Amino acid sequence: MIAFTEQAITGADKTFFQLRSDIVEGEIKAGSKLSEMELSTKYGVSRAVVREAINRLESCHLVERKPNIGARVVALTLEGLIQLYQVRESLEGMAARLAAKNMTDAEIEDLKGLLNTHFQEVKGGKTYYQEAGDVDFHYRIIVGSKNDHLISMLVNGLYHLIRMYRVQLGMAGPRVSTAFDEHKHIVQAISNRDEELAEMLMRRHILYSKQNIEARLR
Amino acid sequence: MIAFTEQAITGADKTFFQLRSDIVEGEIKAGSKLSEMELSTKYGVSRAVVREAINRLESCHLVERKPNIGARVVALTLEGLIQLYQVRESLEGMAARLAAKNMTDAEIEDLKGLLNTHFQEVKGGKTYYQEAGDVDFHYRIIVGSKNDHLISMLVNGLYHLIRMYRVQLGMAGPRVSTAFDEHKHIVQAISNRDEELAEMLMRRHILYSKQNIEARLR
DNA sequence: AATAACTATATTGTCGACAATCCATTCATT
DNA sequence: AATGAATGGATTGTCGACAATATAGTTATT
Repeated sequence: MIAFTEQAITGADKTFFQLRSDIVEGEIKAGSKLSEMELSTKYGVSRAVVREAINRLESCHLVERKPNIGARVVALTLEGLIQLYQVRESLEGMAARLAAKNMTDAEIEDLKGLLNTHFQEVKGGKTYYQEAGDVDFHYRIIVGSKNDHLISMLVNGLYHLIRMYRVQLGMAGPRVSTAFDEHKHIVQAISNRDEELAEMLMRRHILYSKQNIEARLR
Repeated sequence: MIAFTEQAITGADKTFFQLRSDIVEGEIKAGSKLSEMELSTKYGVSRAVVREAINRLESCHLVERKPNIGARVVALTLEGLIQLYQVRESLEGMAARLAAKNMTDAEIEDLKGLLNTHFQEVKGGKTYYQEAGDVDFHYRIIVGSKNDHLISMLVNGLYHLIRMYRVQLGMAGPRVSTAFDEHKHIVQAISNRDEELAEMLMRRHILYSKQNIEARLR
C-alpha cells in the first residue's frame, strides 16, 4: 500500500496540511468561520501563512472565501454530496477508461494483488481497513490514467472533500462485499484493455454508491 | 450574449485578472518564469498581492509553483492539450447530461435563440464572433447543469487554459459549420430531455474537435 | 416603536523589512 | 582537468504594522 506521500517543505505547507486535516476530520466544524488571527495564534505562525493555507483550501473547495468578509468551512448538504458524486462519476469514469489504455501490465498486476489483500480484509471483516483499501483502489486507477489534470483534480481536489463527507456524515456502512465484486469487474475490464467497459463499470460503481448514500441519508 | 461578469473587489483580484489575461493572451510567454518582485513593480502593487494572484493562477493550472524556487507559466504541449481535452470531454459530457435534466424550458428557448444568432454569424462568415458564440454556447450548457462543482471547475478552471491553447497555438480554424450542426443536435437532445443522447453528442463533439486539433498540429 | 445614521471595534487587505533558501561563480583539492 | 566546497547575490518565505472595510451597538429622528 504505497501511500500518497505529500511532504511539507515550507511552513505554509505544514499549516495547510494541518488545517485541512482538522477540517476534514471535523475538529473544525463544517460551516464555521475561519478567523485568520485566531488560527495564526493557534498554529503559531503569522497571518500571512494562514492566509496562504486558506487560499489553498479554497482551491480544494473545502472553504469558501468572500472578499473583506472572510472564509468559512463549506457546509455539508445532501445536494452538495449529490453534485460531488456526479462530478466524481464523470471524472473517475474517464480515469478508468484511460487506465485501461495507459496502465502498464505490471501496474495492472499490482492492482490485482491489491484486490487480493483487500479480499482477505473483507473476509476478515476488518471494516476499518476496508475504507483504506477502497481509497487505495480508486487512487491507483486515477494515477493509472496518466492524465495530470485528472490526477490533480481528484487527488488534490475532490478526494478530501469526499472524505470529509464520509467522516462527518458517517458513511462507512456495508455495501463492502458488493463493492468488492464491482472492483473485481473493473480490474478485469482494465486487464482486457476494454476502455468502454471499464468506464461504464466505474460509472455504475460510483452511481450505486451515490444511490446507496442517498437512500441512507434521506 | 450575457457575459460572465467577474468583477474585481480587492486589489489582488485586479492583479489576478490582469496577470491571467497577460498569460492567456501570450503577452507573458508560456514556460517563462514569474518573478514576484518584477511583477510587483510592473503592476504597482506589493509582493503580497502578486503572491496571492500567482497562487490563484496555480489553482487554474496556468502556472506551476515550486517551493523556494518560484512560479513558471505552464508550457504548452500537444500531450497537455490532449489530456486537457480528455478532461473536458468527461466534464462537459456530464454537463450536457445534467443540462438536459435541469435546464428550465425558458433557458432552453434562450439557448435556441443563441443558436440562431450564431447561425447568422456563420452565414456571414464572421469568424471573429464565431469563437465567442462557441464559448457562449458551451458556457450556457455548463451553467445549465446547475452543478456548482462542474461550473467552477470548467469556468474558473479549465476554460482559460483552453483559451490559452486556442490563442497561442492558433486554433480558430474552420470546422465552424460542422460544429454548428453538432451544436444544433445537442440542443435538440437537451430540448427532448434525452440525457443519454445529450451527453453522448457533447462528448463526440469535443472528441471531434480534439481530433481536428491533433491532425492539424501533428 | 421602528428606522436611519453614526461611532467604535474587530477583521481582512496591503505593505515594506527581515530571514531562509537557492543558484551561479569562484576557489580549493585530488 | 574534474569534482567538490565555499562565497556572494538574488529570490522566495515569513513576519509585524498600518490601511481599508465590514459588523455591532448606540444614538438620534420620525
